[in-house]
Amino acid sequence: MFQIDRFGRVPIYEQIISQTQRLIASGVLKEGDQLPSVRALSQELSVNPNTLQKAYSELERRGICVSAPGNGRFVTVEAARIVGKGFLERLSEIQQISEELYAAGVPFERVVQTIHIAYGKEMKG
Amino acid sequence: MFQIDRFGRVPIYEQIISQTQRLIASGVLKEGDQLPSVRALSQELSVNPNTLQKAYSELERRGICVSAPGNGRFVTVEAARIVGKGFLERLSEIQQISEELYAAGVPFERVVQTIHIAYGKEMKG
DNA sequence: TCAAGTGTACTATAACAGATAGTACACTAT
DNA sequence: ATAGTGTACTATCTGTTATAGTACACTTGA
Repeated sequence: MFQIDRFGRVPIYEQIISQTQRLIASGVLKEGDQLPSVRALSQELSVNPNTLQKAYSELERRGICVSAPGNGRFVTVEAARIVGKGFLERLSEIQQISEELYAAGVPFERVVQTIHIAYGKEMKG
Repeated sequence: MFQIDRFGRVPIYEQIISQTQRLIASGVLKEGDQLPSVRALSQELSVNPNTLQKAYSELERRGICVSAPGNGRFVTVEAARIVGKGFLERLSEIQQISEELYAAGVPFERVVQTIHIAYGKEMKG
């Protein structure tokens, strides 16, 4: 369910956060679903439980999941809505990169083509 | 000429690297231009000379600039070509983010609009 | 010639974030 | 009761980044 990159610059706990959010955004995880326990996931990923606790605490702080001590940790009702709001930040990332490509002389159509591919559409021509 | 963010995750020396490349990609720095000396730039930015040396060494390793000991450090002839090749990586970044936005239900047109803005074009409608 | 400015090399240290190890306790379902 | 949850805490290890300080070689130009 989760895939960890131990060599990149992004810390493990942030990878857990963003991957969880992505699973919710894409509908794989829905409201009421139980998240893997810190102990189980720590074994599966060979990661320290504290690291996962850190990730889950942050997700909880954001209102994306809630803990039921002794029971488990579950996706909230508002999770999808909250995660959805993050798209504005990602759009600004795209804008920033596009500005650099523009400055470097990469044609407009070349960038749009990339979006087409991501959205699984065919290019005309 | 350079702008340093001391709080982000990206180390200073990498900021110098990418900003130098951006200046070359956008044509501000051209073949034969002299780069600021490690000492001068270290004063201007309040950064340790070693940090800048590290950045410049990497730029040199990439063939983007060359050092003339006792004289200075200059942009190479191939710099623009080498830097230009980096656009493929940035396009794949855009593609990756777009795939997430697609999964999250953000409409295609919304992403393309962002590219329009970056390229300084007006949206039809 | 010599001073000033360039690049280069090296060691040592400080500072910080990330991750781990280990332990302990409270809660809940069965 | 037992096993599985979450939670809290301290201590430690590690790697990266950045700094400090010093020394040396080279080139330019007054």
